Amino acid sequence: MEHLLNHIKNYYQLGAVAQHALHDCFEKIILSKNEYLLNEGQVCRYLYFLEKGALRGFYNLDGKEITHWFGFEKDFVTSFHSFITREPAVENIQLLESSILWAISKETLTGLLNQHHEIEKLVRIIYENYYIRLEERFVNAQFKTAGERYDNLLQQTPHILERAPLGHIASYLGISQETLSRIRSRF
Amino acid sequence: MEHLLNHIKNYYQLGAVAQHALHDCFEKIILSKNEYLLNEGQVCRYLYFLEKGALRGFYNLDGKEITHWFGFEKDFVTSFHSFITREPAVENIQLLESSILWAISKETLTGLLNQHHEIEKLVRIIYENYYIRLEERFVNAQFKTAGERYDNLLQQTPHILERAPLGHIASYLGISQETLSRIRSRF
DNA sequence: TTCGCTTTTTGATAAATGTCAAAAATGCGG
DNA sequence: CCGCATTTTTGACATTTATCAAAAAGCGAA
Repeated sequence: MEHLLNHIKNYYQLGAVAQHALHDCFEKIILSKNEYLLNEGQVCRYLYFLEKGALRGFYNLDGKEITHWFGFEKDFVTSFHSFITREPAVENIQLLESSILWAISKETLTGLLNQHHEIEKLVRIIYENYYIRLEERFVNAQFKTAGERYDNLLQQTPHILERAPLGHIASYLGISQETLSRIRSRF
Repeated sequence: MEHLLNHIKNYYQLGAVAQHALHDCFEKIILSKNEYLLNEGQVCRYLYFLEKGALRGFYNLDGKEITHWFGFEKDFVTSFHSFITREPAVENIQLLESSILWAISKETLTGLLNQHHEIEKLVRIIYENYYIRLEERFVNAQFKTAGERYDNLLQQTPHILERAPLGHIASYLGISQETLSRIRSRF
């Protein structure tokens, strides 16, 4: 829990009251490798903070698993579309490693947002940051070659390479596993 | 201005006080076709609401213009990364049609966000919506073929086809203009 | 250590898309 | 209505990436 409270200071420094309120609303969850945090078709009712571990979001397309994001330490994770709209998720969230997470339900979060302007502000600022991250990924996906995307990964998030199998990383980069393997050997 | 106030009701219904505050903080701007709202290298200090007209965001890559988004009636537009971080923008924003916009500066908006929890909530909710839109575009960009992306455009935002030249649309879809032309003739 | 399973690499080929050049179509200003 | 500039299409070819199949490498459990 200290990890979470400490991390959000990077976005916005809450006062003591809001901080305590937040503290009381998260529940600790421990899951082991390969377990699922969410299955497609379910509504994702929780927002999670990943204290320790790793996971991935993926969906099925023509019988193949498409990993479209990873989560690591200090990431907030959820099936965002489902969490916001309360519609069934199209994706699965699966643990890549045994992990420690903190969960807050949509209803509880909504309550906090209504009661504490500061928490509303915090979340607004976090959204800004996540939006910018997604914009970068979008531009990469649309306008860079496979090799450039891999180089980018090497530079910006090299830890992914050490913690996820190549098959997952390939679809994360939007390329086939064979192509990724060839890019890595650079011939 | 009524357009703006009316539009935001779709996200969150402000009380009278917050609504008046918001009303007083936007400034009307009229620009004609081909003018620039922003040039790359400038810090984008304003958030705009597009009441009437059309525009595009584009940047230069190897001497080519890459249009990566369009704005139309009822869209909020800005160079988001620059607006949030106050760093120089890498993109240009150019009018595709003569347009009516309403502008609010970063400083003024920050003041509104601090003074009115309701406006903070409104903006948080708008961000959620725009985030989900971007997620959809990202998944399209990364995991769909050129033809599928075009079909998607036809279904979801066909107005773009009538209001932007094909060259812009091609880069918006992440394909060359020639390929787009061939997709349209479906051979 | 060895077996069996999973992951990664390699090879051959096919499909999708890009590039360059030029022709055709479009549309605006006079 | 014409002429010119811009936009769109077409053609030939190159490049990138995907696909399918199989071999090699890695790795955990007995």
